[in-house]
Amino acid sequence: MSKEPLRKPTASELEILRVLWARGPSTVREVHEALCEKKALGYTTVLKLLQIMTAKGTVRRDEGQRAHVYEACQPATETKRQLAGDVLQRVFEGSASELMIHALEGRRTSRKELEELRRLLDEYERRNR
Amino acid sequence: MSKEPLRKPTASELEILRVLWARGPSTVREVHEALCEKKALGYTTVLKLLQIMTAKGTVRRDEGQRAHVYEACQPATETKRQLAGDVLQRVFEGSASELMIHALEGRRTSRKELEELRRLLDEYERRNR
DNA sequence: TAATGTCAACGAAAATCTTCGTAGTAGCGA
DNA sequence: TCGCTACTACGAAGATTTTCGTTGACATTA
Repeated sequence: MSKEPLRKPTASELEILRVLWARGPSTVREVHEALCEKKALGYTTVLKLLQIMTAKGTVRRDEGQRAHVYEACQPATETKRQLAGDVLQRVFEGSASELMIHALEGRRTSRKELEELRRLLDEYERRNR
Repeated sequence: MSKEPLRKPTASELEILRVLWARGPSTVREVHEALCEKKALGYTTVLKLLQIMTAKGTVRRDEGQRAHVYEACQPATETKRQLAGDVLQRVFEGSASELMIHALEGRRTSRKELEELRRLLDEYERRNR
């Protein structure tokens, strides 16, 4: 049935995933309400999306209750890693520094965030000794 | 004529832009040949894409010669910044550190690249004093 | 129990993307 | 000039995404 283990989520799918990541397992109504805060979107649109995502294996659902409960199949980290890696390859030819330059450019980055970035580098270096 | 000044290039469009960035102004044939090294793709497919991109304002062309010469409208840096910013917002809610973590994860990063990243942070900090 | 509200399933329209085939034209070489 | 080649223009098919309307099942409540 499902062959492709991982496929890049579309823009709409990502929005839904973000709700599921933030809320944990949720019903269509819950996802719909969360998304509506940002932009108008029909209930059945969200339902359909979740059905498609179920078919694709992006989410799984518990049909125990009348209102099915959906949940992301992969942990957020995994999908984020995939998306970051995708952009890294497709746009920046694998160069993390290039990605970084352009991500930082054209936006303020707080001192706090810069410190955090340094900390990350330290940690990464320590880990991959 | 052109309403939207900037729109995110699609996957195929990005591949073409990368060729134009690398080669500079090029004919359809040149772009086609560059792309063919990676994957099979018809000549008219590339032509059509470039025509569409011209209509969208992504590229402009010089029709002076029989073989039109195409060129990206925006500098590579600008488009890259846009794409990095897009992923930053849509996936990582604007957190550069989050983007960083996931970009570095699941891949080797050379010592050299890490140093470069540190250098970038220094430079960024110096610039935005 | 009848009316009302909630929900999933289905289908389908509209938009966008991707890929070419075909046709027609301009230029060049024999 | 005739035919071949290199190009562009056009249109269109197929795939994918995005968005809902409609229908029928089930549940709650008046």
